[in-house]
Amino acid sequence: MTRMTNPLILKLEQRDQLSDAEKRALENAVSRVRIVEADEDIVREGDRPSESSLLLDGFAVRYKIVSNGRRQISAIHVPGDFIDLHSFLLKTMDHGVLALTTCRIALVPHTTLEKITDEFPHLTRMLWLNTLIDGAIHREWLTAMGRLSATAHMAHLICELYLRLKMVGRAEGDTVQLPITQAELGDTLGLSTVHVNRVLQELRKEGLIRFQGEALTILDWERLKKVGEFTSTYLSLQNEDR
Amino acid sequence: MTRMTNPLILKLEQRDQLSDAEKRALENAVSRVRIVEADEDIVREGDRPSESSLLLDGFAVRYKIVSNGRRQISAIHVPGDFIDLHSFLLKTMDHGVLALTTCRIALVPHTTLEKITDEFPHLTRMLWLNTLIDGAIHREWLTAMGRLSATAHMAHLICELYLRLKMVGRAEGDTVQLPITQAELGDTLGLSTVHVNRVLQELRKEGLIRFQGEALTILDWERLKKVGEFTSTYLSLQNEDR
DNA sequence: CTTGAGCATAAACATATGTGAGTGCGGCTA
DNA sequence: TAGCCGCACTCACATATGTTTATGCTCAAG
Repeated sequence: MTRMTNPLILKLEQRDQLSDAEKRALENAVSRVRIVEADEDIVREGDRPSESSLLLDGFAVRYKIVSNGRRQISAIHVPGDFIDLHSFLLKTMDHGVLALTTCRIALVPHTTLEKITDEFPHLTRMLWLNTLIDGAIHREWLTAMGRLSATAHMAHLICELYLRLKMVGRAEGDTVQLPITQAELGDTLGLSTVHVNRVLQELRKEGLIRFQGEALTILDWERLKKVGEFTSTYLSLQNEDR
Repeated sequence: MTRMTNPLILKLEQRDQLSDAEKRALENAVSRVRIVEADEDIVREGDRPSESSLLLDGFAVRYKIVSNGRRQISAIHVPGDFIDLHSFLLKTMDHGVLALTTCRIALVPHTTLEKITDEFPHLTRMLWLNTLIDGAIHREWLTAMGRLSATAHMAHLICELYLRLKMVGRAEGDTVQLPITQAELGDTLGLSTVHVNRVLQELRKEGLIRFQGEALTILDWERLKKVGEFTSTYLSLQNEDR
């Protein structure tokens, strides 16, 4: 079980120290592990889960469908992300979560989470923090969507995903595996597939990235950051007493 | 002090019951009350507050400025909102908060919040819930921004603000006081001021709303909801054990 | 009463991004 | 090996929304 919950512990420990008891509590919180195939829903809108899903391996997105059939993706999840920790308190899912690739998922019962909040105040704060960072990412996306050009928005997203993957040990040098289609990127950025294609080509032509197959390589981090007006403070990468 | 923290308690009690001890803990958490004038910052980007601000009266927005000077508003806060509760754990503000009107603000020291998390697990969950609802609102805004037309997006925002104000007792029948300019609405929706004007006129012409001065009246709730594809689940208005 | 600031409104025009309808490639699957 | 499907990519054209500039209202300050 230790190996399995690693990515989350890895993430949390970059923000504050965890005691052995806390790590054990997290590891023991997992009731079972589930595999979800690509293109299957992990949770559906309207569900009232009794367990939260911790993504051990694979990629998943939170999404919502609007009336004309269009889709908006409001979060991209990478290994180590506690996909729907919020359902512990929100109760009813107001959006679905879809597996982009085969996903290995650890399930943590809400009753166990409740016990953690009763017995481990500091660990509770760390889990709370985890959801707060999700919120910070949402705000950042909102800003990028509302006030940046499509190109800048894309650059911003790439910077973020690169750092988040790196943080959980999924970067090999300047490249990460990003198994996400241009249509899915469009649903994330609020753009059409065609425009996503235009924008990616621009970033490539500018020598900022390479993106072949699923391998995304950052060719010029500094300029990419500048184009995307990216600063990483919202990801709370600092280690602090919390 | 009781009267002052009322709007938050009012809000929380619509989601779950609070014990007397919990209410007292909340009331005693306030170290002092501060007045911030309209157009002044309550917190600035980069700040590391040692207290969180609970809005007792007035309107405030969270915002971020991007390079070309444009602004994106990522949250509109109404009385009862815990404006920057997240700074308790996030530590560094990645955005600013601006008072739209004169604001009366209760300050809660982070040390007190820490004590609450140590001693009142259920109250902690309720505060956590509060930040989770902020996150849910962000996701909803993201969807509206990315995939709805400007008109639908505006209708959606109006539905949300109406309900949130009603929830804290700030609606008189079908009308609420909304002291927010069209430029500010633009910064919220990611639109230009000119287009905000067009869109508001359309909603008026359709007989959905009246908006004169600061008084916003809902003329046809059902149709407004439909135009904005609004459903209120994300606001977690249900009372549940949490 | 002026004056001026801030705001809503307007019209003409500009453009970033969307739409629709394809092509072609690589990798499954039969 | 053939056929098909998903996906990246293209082009021509459409349009929602942005930009610029200006007008007139309202209200507070003098």
